[in-house]
Amino acid sequence: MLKIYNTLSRKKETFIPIHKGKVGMYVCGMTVYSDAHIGHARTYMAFDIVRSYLEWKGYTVIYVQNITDVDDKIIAAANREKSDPLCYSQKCTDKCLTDLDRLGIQRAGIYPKASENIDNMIQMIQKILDNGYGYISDGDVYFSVESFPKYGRLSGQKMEKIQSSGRINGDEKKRKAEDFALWKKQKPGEPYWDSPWGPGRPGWHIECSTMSSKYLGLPFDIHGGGLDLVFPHHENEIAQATAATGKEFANYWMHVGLLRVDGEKMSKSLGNIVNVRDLLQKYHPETIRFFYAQTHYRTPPDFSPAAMKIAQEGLTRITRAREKLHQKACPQELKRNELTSTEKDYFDAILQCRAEFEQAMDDDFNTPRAIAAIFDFVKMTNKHLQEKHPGLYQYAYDTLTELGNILTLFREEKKIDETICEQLTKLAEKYVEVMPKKEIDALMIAILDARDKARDKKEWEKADMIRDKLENLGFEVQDTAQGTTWRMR
RNA sequence: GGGCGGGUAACCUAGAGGCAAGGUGGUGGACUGCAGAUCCACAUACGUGGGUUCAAUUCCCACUCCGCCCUCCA
Repeated sequence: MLKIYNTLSRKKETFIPIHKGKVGMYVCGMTVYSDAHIGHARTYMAFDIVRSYLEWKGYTVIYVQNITDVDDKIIAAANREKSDPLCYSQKCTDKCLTDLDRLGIQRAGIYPKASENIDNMIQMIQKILDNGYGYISDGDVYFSVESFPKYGRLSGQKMEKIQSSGRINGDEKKRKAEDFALWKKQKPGEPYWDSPWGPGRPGWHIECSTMSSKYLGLPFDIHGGGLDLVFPHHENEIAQATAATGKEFANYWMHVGLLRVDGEKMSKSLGNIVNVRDLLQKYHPETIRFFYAQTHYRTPPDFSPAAMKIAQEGLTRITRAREKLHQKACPQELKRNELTSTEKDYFDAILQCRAEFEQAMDDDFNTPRAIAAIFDFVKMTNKHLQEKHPGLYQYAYDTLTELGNILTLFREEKKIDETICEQLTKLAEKYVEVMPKKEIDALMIAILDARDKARDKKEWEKADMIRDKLENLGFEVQDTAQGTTWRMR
C-alpha cells in the first residue's frame, strides 16, 4: 500500500487515486532563461522515479510539467541578447530539455507552455473576478487574498502573521500587500496579449492553476515541485484554481528538498550554480542519478566531489554484480522445488529483495531504503556466484534490472569506443601468437590467455605490463580462483 | 519577526517506543605472485537538559546549532 507524505497534512497518507488505475501528476517546471542546473535535475529526477514507480505499480500516469516562458527574467535576458523573448525562451527550452535528456531523465508526458495558454488563463482570471475573489486596478488584476479564507493552509501560515511580518511587497496598486497579480498591465517594450482588462501579460502563478486544470481536470492526484515553491506559489495556485472553479485542486502535495552545494545553498548570489551540462563533462549520467536517488526526495542532498565519489563507488559495486549475473544468465524454466538448497537460499533472497524494495518505495518513495535492499541483494549475489542454474541467474538479473530501472538505473548501455578495438589489436599483435578476430571479446580472451601463460611462467613483469595496459584502456582485470575476469569500466 | 524541516559513527544516507540499517572509508582474516574484486569478522553514532513511560535515540517541552520559505527560484 503506497503512502505519500502530503505537505497539506504534514503526514504520510495512503495514496488513493481519484480514478482507479490512473494518476494525474503536475510538477512545476522550469522558467527557461538559462541552462538547466542540478537543482532542476534533482526535482525532475525525483518525479521521474515517482512516475516510474507508479507505473510499476500498474498505474497509468499522466505527467504534466509546465514550461514558464513568459516572465520578467526571460524578457530581461532576451533584451540583453537583443532577441525576441519568445524565440529566446524557445531556444532555452530546447537546451534545457536536451540537457535533462542527456542526464537520462525521462521526459514528462506533456510540456505545456505558458505562452500557448494565455487564453485559458484569461478565462480563469475572469472567473476569479466573476466569483468576487479579485479586483482590477489600473490595468492590473489582483487576487484578493483576504477573500479566500483557506489561504495559508498549505504552508501553515496565518493571514494576520503574513500581514504583520512586513516582509511582503507593498504596491500602490494593490489593496493589500499580500495580494498578488493575476494580470500585469503591459509595460513598454514587453510582450503583451490583449485581455478584457487591456493589453498585458499573466502573473506567474496563474499559469499553473490554469494548465494543471486544463490537462488533468480538477481535482487531480499529485502536485509536485521544489520545496521553495510551497509559499507563495503553490498557496496561490490553490487559491486561484479553487476561487475560479469551486473545486478542490490537488489531493497530494509533494515537495522536493533543495539541493545544496558543498554545504551551501545553491544560488546566483553565491555563484555556485552547477549546470547540468558542465556536470556531464565530469560524471557519467548514471552516477549523477544514483547520487540523487541515494537521498530521500524530501531530504536536501549536498552535492560535492566527495559525495559523487561515494555514489560512483557504490554504483560500481551494483554494476559489477549485474554484469556477473548477465554472463551467467540464460532463460530457463525455474521451479523452486527443483533447486538445490543453496540455490533456494539465493532464490528466496531475490524474493526478499523484491519485497523489501517494494516496502521501501511504498513508504513515501524511500529510495535510500530501496537501494539498501539492492545492496543486500548484491551481497547475496556475490555469495551465490557458484550456483549452476542459468535460469536462476536470469531471474536474478531480470529482477535487478527491473528494480534498478525504477530508480533510473541501467538506462543506458555502455558505449564502446571505436578506437578501443584498434588499440586492443595492437596489444594483441605484441603478445598474442595467433591473431583472433577483431572483436573486443575475442581480443580480450587472446590477450588474457597470453597473460596467463606469462603468469604460469612467473613472468610477473610481463603479466603486470599487460594488465596495466588494459587498465589504461578502461578494462578492469581481476585474477580470481576461477580464472581471470575482465569488465569495462 | 512569522512559518516549515532537520541535528544518527570518519563521511554520506535510512529508521523506529524495546535488537539502530545500507554505502564509502578503517582494522583483522580468507583468497592471492602482486594488484583488484569478493566473502567473513571487528570497531566507532542517535546535539544538550528536562518530562511522559516498565522502557525513548524515536513521543512531549525547553535550549542550542543548521537549513529552507516569507523577493525570483526546482
